[in-house]
Amino acid sequence: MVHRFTLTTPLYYVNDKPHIGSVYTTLAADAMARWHRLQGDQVCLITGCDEHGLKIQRSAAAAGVPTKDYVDRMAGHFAALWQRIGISHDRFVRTSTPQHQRLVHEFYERVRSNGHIRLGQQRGWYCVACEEFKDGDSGEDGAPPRCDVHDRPLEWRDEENLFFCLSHFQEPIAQLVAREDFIGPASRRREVQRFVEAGLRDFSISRVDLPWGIPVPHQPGHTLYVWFDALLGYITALPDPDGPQDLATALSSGWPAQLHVIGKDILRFHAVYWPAMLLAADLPLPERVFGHGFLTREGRKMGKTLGNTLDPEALFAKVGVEPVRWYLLRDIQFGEDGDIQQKRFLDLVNNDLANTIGNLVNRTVSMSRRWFADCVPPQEAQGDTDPHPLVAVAAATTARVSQCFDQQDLQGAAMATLALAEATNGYLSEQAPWRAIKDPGCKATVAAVLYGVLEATRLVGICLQPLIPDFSNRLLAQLGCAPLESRHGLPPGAWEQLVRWGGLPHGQPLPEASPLLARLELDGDL
RNA sequence: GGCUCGGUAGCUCAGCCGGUUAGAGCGUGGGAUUCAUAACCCCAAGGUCGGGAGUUCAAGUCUCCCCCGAGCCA
Repeated sequence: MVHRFTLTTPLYYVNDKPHIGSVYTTLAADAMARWHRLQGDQVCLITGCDEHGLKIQRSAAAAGVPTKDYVDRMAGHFAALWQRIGISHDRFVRTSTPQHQRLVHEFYERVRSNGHIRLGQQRGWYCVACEEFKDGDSGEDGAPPRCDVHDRPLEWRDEENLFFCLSHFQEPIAQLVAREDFIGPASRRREVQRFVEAGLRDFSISRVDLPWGIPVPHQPGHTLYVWFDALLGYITALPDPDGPQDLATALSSGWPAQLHVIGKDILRFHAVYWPAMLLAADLPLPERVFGHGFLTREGRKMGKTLGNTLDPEALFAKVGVEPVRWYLLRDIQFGEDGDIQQKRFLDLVNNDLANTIGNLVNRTVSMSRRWFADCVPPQEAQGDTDPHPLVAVAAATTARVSQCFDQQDLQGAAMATLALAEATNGYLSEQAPWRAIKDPGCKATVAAVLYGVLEATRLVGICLQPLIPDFSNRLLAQLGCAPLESRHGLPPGAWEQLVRWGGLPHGQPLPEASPLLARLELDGDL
């Protein structure tokens, strides 16, 4: 039976162009999507843009363009970047579309008719950047307090808002967040639990005087506020773009999601508010929410004020996609914060990709070609066929890789794969086929040694596929193997076949060896 | 202020329910080798496991207090 696997990135706020954080989330989600496609799951990777709100309206005004044009342009930046770096998303959803508005209305009506929406008064200091009310006191001189997050003056608001009755869901949400598997990584679960234990309070879901947003049905002048708009994008994204766009269709097209991949800053909204909203609409809940950590650079927080941001466009132009993918996914424990260090970036990419793996492929292919007529060594019909020493290592590796991917442990998967390459290099220098081959009587032994090394290398390439797909396919091509389709997917059971020892055909022609990845050298900064 | 998560070799981190000389990768130093992208392989140095007190035959590993960093809620 075919498993569905729906996973999402956040819908990125198009206030500005994509930053490295969005890239990180998206790369990680892409790797997971590719993993599941290789397992034969019917994957739907959703990404997209959240395009409403006062902040965007103001950014557009500041840029002197109509809001719609502005969000079109920004959404275009995201779509273009994902295209450029080979993100394998199945849907790109935008919250400013008519389909989305219709679905939001349908959802809202369900929640309202279930009695979970009420009218209330919201007054207090408001941060436009956070789009949230704050608890600050005004200063003695009457100056407005400043937002701690954005360090900008708050605005006084006193307005009628609609509220979502989060308080109705105290019990079910408490149980949900207490579950072992709902919130990842485990280190962040307790924080959410405590938040819930403190008592859930209704939250405001509408704003007045906000033309750039989805109007609340039967509530003139009210616009829906971020969460009751943006989160629904995950559902809007689901239906086939050419088919009907109603809630029922959407829900039968891959809901509930198996995994929401998000940054830790919005964990609460995804682990508490969102499930409550779904309960309020009698809809099934996502299976898991994973909040990854933030990136710093050379030990410092990145920010415009510090002037140390990493521009993704420039970064990719400078070093290419694969080094970035590898570095971020292999060096940062997915879930924890991670520090981007230039020296380490170069060391790891060169050591892992160019030296350990790239050179392994290169030397192995060279030897086979040289001594076995440009082919994978033939099957040696020797009586006692002891299992190749690398068989056990390889089996343990693929099992481990599988386990890691299933737990969103991308780093673990990368390290296990790398360890197989290292073991293979070690085995090679132990056997020293370049010495053995000088004795004509040893040719059969050399054939067996090299076959095992080539086969282990093939498995390295396969395991690498979700993490660095192009590199993986180039590796496989060096062995004369077909590329792996992690964008379109494999049939169920295909993976097990692929990783079975002996999959590399004896006598298969090997193309001339050429480096998989040139060592990186960098003069300036990343 | 309450809470959460961290503080282990120069750097990034593993160390499950407490138990032989505290581990890995990178970096550094040395050796070996030539199939290979001056790559690979082997070896070594180096750590009072943030500080203090306690529990225990035995504590990075449990308890308490303190210090530092990141974050959540007020």
